[in-house]
Parts: sequence; structure tokens; C-alpha cells
Amino acid sequence: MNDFDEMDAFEGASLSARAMAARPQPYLDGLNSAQRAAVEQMDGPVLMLAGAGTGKTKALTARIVHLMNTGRARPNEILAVTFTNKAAREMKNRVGGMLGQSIEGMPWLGTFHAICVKLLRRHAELVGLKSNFTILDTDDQLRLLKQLIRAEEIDDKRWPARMLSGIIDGWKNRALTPEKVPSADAGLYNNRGTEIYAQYQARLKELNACDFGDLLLHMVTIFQTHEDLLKQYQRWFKFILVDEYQDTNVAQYLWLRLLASGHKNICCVGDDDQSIYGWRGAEVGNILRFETDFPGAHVVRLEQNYRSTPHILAAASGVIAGNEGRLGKTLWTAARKGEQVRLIGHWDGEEEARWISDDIEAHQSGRSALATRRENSRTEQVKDEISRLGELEALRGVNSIGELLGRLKEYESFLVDDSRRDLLWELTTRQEEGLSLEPAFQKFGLSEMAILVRASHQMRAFEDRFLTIGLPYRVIGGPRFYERLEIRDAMAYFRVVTSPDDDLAFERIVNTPKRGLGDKAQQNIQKTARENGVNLVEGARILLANGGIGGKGAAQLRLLIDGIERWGEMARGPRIRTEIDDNSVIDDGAPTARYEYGPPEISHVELAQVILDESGYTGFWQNDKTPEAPGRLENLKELVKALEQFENLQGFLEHVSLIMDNEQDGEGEKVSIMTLHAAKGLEFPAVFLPGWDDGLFPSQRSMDESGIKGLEEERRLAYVGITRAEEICTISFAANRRVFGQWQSAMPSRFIDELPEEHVDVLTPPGLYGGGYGAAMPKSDLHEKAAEANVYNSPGWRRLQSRSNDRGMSQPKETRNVTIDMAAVSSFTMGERVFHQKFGYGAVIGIEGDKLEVEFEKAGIKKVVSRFLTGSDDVPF
DNA sequence: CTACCAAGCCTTTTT
DNA sequence: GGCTTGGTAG
Repeated sequence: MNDFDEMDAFEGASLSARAMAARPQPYLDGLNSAQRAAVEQMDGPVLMLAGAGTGKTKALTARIVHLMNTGRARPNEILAVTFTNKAAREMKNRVGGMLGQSIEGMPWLGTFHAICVKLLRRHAELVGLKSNFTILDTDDQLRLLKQLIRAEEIDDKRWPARMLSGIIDGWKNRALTPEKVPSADAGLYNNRGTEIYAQYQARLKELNACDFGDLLLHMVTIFQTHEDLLKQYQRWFKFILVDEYQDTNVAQYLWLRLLASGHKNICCVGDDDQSIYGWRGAEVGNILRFETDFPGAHVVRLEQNYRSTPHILAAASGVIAGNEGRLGKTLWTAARKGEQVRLIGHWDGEEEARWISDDIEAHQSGRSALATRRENSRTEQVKDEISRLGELEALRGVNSIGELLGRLKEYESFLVDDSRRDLLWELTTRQEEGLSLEPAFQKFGLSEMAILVRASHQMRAFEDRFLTIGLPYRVIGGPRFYERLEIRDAMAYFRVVTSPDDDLAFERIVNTPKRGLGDKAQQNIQKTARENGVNLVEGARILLANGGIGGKGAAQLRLLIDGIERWGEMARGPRIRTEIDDNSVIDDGAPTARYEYGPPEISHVELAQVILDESGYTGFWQNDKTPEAPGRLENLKELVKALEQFENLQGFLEHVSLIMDNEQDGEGEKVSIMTLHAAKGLEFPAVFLPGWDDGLFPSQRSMDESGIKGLEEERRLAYVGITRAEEICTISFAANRRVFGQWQSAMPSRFIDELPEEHVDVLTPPGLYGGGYGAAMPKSDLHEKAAEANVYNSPGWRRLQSRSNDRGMSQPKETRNVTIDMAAVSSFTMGERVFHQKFGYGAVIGIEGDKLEVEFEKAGIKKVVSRFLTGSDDVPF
């Protein structure tokens, strides 16, 4: 049906474009039919519904290349938007790779924010800003709000600034300027929300600054009020592509719709099942509504998954099926069956971390300790049985289950009763099915394994554990380089120097390092500046001139002010002339206003060092004796080094304000730890999903605040988590967790019961068979199985049981129908390796009720009360 | 004005 | 358990 369209386009195309169209199209070869359809349907609105791991980036990049290759658009006429810098980078690389050349000319491929900055710099004056406006980060934003709140004499205890910033962000996400805030929201923040929002916006304008939300908000405002300008851009951007469309908020949606409403060549890629940013304003509705928003839209579904095994896929599908109102996709894969999703319950968070770290080491070495342990335990058990029959001789040297089975079959006499026959049968079938009875020789590099957590505080348990056992790990999306205190301080210095109007930066550094300028002095500066209508640097200068400031601080302040002026001159040299272009749409991304300066006296890298040294900031950390000081100095060094990649300080600051993802220590074999949110778009051969405790995941807060919608988003998060795994996916939970230093117990996550049972392998610890307990194990819900299989039978549980009496520890609310014979189960066994805070490691050589006799490696034999001991694999603190 | 200590909050998730 | 805030002493 598009032949005509394409012909038309060809008629209108230049000769060179047609010649280009004749190029070979190797990039189409590797595509499946759905992907290909998504690439070749160039005209009109297209919705590419791309399930997890279905090759959407491949399709998206092929589409870009196809547009250029067929001469439909030049690189700079394509607007391609992503959410993260990483995604943008990857797309750029892949497009370049497909074209077989590095691609210079895609100035409009980037994140929403990066593209909006570029646009806003050109048209800043239309919203009352100058083109060199600064972009505030959340920290600055909060400080600004606090000032306003204080000025309004609002009790920021009851009405915290954070709350207001959240409300304002929410409005901005919905593209609401202060005048447009609906009356329904008037009651927010003690009825003062709208009012302070307006003040905040006014203050930003004074500061020639905007926050993250403004980048989009301002552009939407500009497009809505300047039709001529909008028309220019509509014509300019011949094709629009949007990645992760399910994550767009109202402002982004409006922005896209404004730009696309001319030619309607918009291609949105997304997956409603992976919408996990509702809490920051994303509207799943945008993707669900696509076909009504863009009538005549072509919908293409990418359903073949190239990432995960069928078990993993089925588990994920089972969970997500619990959500209502999905667009619906059926993922399938041609991959071989692989292992079931593994499920295991633990006594507490530390045990969970320990288990996972053990399993990671096992997979790293290619021997699954778990599988081996299971096999050994059964091997041992059968050996026991047989030894009682006096036939042990026959089994000498047998170490694997396979061997054991082989020999057993020769001993019919072994099968004297049903339970032994069952045992043999169980062993045989499990082995035939290739279940993990045999040591799994799945071998993964550390960087092929990842731990995905719901909330970042869960990371600590893993970091602690990995540090003690010396396993290399990397935290993704954790405390970011550019968010660190010293980096932000240093950057504030740079900001003050490059743009003296940046009052927030000045506030940050006036008294860092300490210059004897406390609240009072700073208020004076503020007052003077306001009275004279100048920035703080100027205000301080005036204050000094008329002696309005005390002795010790005065000298220091003078030094700082002079420094700022001196560094500023070093940075730019004297200004020569100013030249401002007209406002026409141009095809590179450069701001239209240009200032010209004489040659700088020194390089910006040297200058940065000079600023840090002369301001006393470097010295400040050198004199600091806290343990983190050396690290901070190291970071500062790194910062200065990072400057080399930029032309000047401004360029660097611009870059940093938008680069919020960190790609620091990318090298080396390391296990990754990150939040589920940060994991979107990534994949790993082996994935661990700890913390599936109800209340933690799904998060109680999310459910309280957003009810069923919140729960559904959590469920999508679960879906995202599972679908990150290629080969092995391990879900776990803990009955108890320390939260704020307080023990709390939880039920296994409700999502666990949503896992289809046939795709789940409930991991069973050693020693379950025998004791009659295993046989009595109820065939109930998965989580009960997993919980009972392990939690209540773990050493930790037993130890805690025996200790809880004299220590008043909290116990799980739910003990269910599990009976544990306390008398029979000693918390420690003879010969067990133990650890004592003071005496170190040792072995148990005698047990007398609560007291143990321990032979310590260093301290000799001592009698110790058991509660002062930890099992050997417990981590000593 | 700073430096130190106690109390109270907190933990979702981030461009 | 850790960080920020608020109060008090020097």
C-alpha cells in the first residue's frame, strides 16, 4: 500500500538522494519480518511494540539508516529521542556501525533533555532567559526552595522543601506553568504550593537558570506560543523516532506531538509492560493511546525474544499476566529450554547475600556449589542407607550421583522398601531431566552476573559481603561521581568563575573551605546584593567596599572575590566582540549567540587546578584527617583530568549538567549491583533478584500511594527484572531483614505465587530428606515451599531460635505449621568452625547446653556462651 | 562563628 | 545503621 507514497517521495527526491537509495541495504538482512516491517514502514505514525529482548534497538537503528540510505532524510533532519545518554550513545554507535563510518551529522539524536537544552539555548529569550542559562541540579533546586520557604515563614518541618520540590516536579512533568496549575491542586503544600511555585519560577529567571523540568516545559511553552517557530521545526524534522515511549510524561508527549503534527512521521518504540517510571510522571496512557492520538498508525509487534530461555520467558509472562489493560504481546523464543527459574528463601538478608555470593563464586569457577552440595547430600544419604545394610564396601570410591545410581542398580537388595525405591526413582528421574543434581558447569564471568534490587539500600548487604570475601563488584547508578560532595564543590567554583551570576554556586562555596563567613555574613551579602540589584559576587564586593563586614572574614572574602575576578579573566581573556545571529533554524546544534574573547592565558585544565589550589579548596582536604579525605583528593584529580576532553570549562559544565549516568569504572571483571530501574535495557547471562519480600517488593509505599496502579507498576518491575536474564534467573527472599537497625520480618512477595510453578525450581537445602520432614512437606504455594524448604531449616533459623529466648530477638510473625524440635537441634555442632568477636576463629570441641567449649586458633581452649559465637561462614564485624 | 553532640528522620525508584 | 539537622559549649 505504500508503493505510491514511496514513488512520490522518489519523484521529489534529488538525484543524489536517488543514487543513495540505490545503495545496497545489508542492514535489512539480519532482521526478522516484524523488525523489517517496522523499518520499512517509513511514512506516517508507527508504533513499534517491542517486548523485552526482541531487538528493538536493532530495528530502530536500522530504521534510521534506512531513512538516510533511501534518501528520505538527511542525518540532521531526523529527530531521535531517548531517555538516557547511554541509549543515545549506543544508538549513535550502532548507526555509525551500520553505515560503516562514524556519524558526525546526527545532531538531533539525544535525550529529551539534551535536545531541549540545545533548542532552548537558541530561543531562551522567548521565555525570559539568556542563552547561557545554567541548569540547576536537584541540590540547587532544593536550596532555592528552602530560601523561598523560609522567606514565607513556613515551617519547613511540617512542610518540607522536598515535598514541594516533588509537587513542582509533578506539575512540570504535566507541562503546567504556575498559571495553569488546576484548582484541584491548589490545596497542595498547605495551600501555598502554586504561589511558591510562581515565586520559584520568577527566581529562576532572575538567576538566569532553569531546572530539569523546565527544559521541557519551556520548550513546550515556546512551541505553543510561537507557531511560526514551531512550523519551522516541524518542517525541519522530517522524521521523529522515540525510544522507550512508555516512559514519556505529559510534557514530553506534548512536545513530541507538537513537533510531529505536521508530517506525522513519528515512530514510537516501547513496551507497555516495561513502564516503570510512573512515579516520576511517566504516563503508560501515552503508549496505550497511541493509535487514537495518531490515527492511521501502523502497529508492529516484535515478539521474538533473542535473549532468554523459555523457562525464564514463561516465568516473566506468568507474572505480567496479572496486569490489566495491557496491549498484549506473546513473546516466544527459539532458544533451548535451559534451567528453570530458581527460587530460594533465606533466614535473613545477610544469609541471602552470603548464599548469592557463594553461588556467584560457584558459577565463576564453573562448579555450582549448590548443585554439588545437593548431590553430595543425597549421595551421602544413600550411602548411609546402604552402609546400614552392610554393603558399603561395594560403594567405595563412589562420589557422584551418576556413579552411585549405576552401582545401586546392581544391588536389588537395596530396594527393600518403598521409601528407598522412591529415593532411587527420584534420583534417576532428576538426573534424566538434567536438573541441577549434577554439578552445573555453567560458567560465567563475573561481569556476566548481576544482582538487581528493588531499593538501593538493599545493596549494602551485598557490598559488605563482597568486600569481606574480596569479590570484585561494581555498583551501577549508585553514588555518582558528579554528585559527590567534593566534585560538586569544585564545580561550583568553576561555575562562579564562568558565570558570576550563578548565585547558588557562590552560596555553596563562599564558606567552603571555612572562611569565617557564617550565616550572618552571608545574609549581609544577600541583602547588599538585593538592594543593589546585582549578583552575590558584586554584592560582596560592595559590602567590602563600604566596610560592612567584620575583620577576619573580610580579608578572606576579599581574597575570594579577587580570586574569582582573576580566574575569570584567565578563563576567557578580555572580551573582544559580541555577535548575535538571527533566530533561523540552523542545522548544527550551536547556540546562536556567540561571544568572542581574546586568547585565554592558560589552558582550562591548568586554570581548574589553579582555582582549586588558590581558593584553598585543595588545601582544605589535604588538612582533613578523616579517612575519606584521600579519596576525595583523588576524585578532584580525576575531575581535573576529565577536563582535558573538553574545550573549556563551560563546555565541561554543560556536559556534566546533562550527563547523569556514570560510566566510570567500566573495565574489569566485576559483578554488577544495581536497582531494577537501572537494569532496564540491560541483559546478563545470570541474574539474581533478591529481596522478593512483600512490602519491599512490591514496595509498600508504592502500593499505599498508588494502589492497584502502583502494584501493577511493581509487577512490571518484576517483569523487567526477570527478563534481564539470559540463562539463569534466581529469585530469593528473606524472612527477616534489618531495617534502620531494627529487625523486621516479612512474608515472601506476592509475586512469587504468580510465578508459574512448572517453570520454577525450588531450591532445597541439604538435609531435608530424612528426618521425615521432607516427606511431610506440604504441596502448597511456591513461596511456602521455598520458605519451609530453607528458611526454617537453616542454621541461621536454628541459631536464632536457640538464642531468641535470651536475647529477645524478633521472630517472624508467621511460623506456619512447621515444627522444629528445639531440643534435638543444637545451634552448634561438634567440630563446627566458629567465630568469636574477641578470640577469633576456632572449632567447637564440647557442648554443654548453652555453653560451648571451643578450641580457638589463636586464643586456645575457652568456654564460651553460645550467643557470643557466630558460625564460621558468618561474617565477623 | 565554629565545632561538637544528640535527636530524628529515613529508603523507592532518576533524566 | 547513617545522615542531616538543631542545639549547645567554647
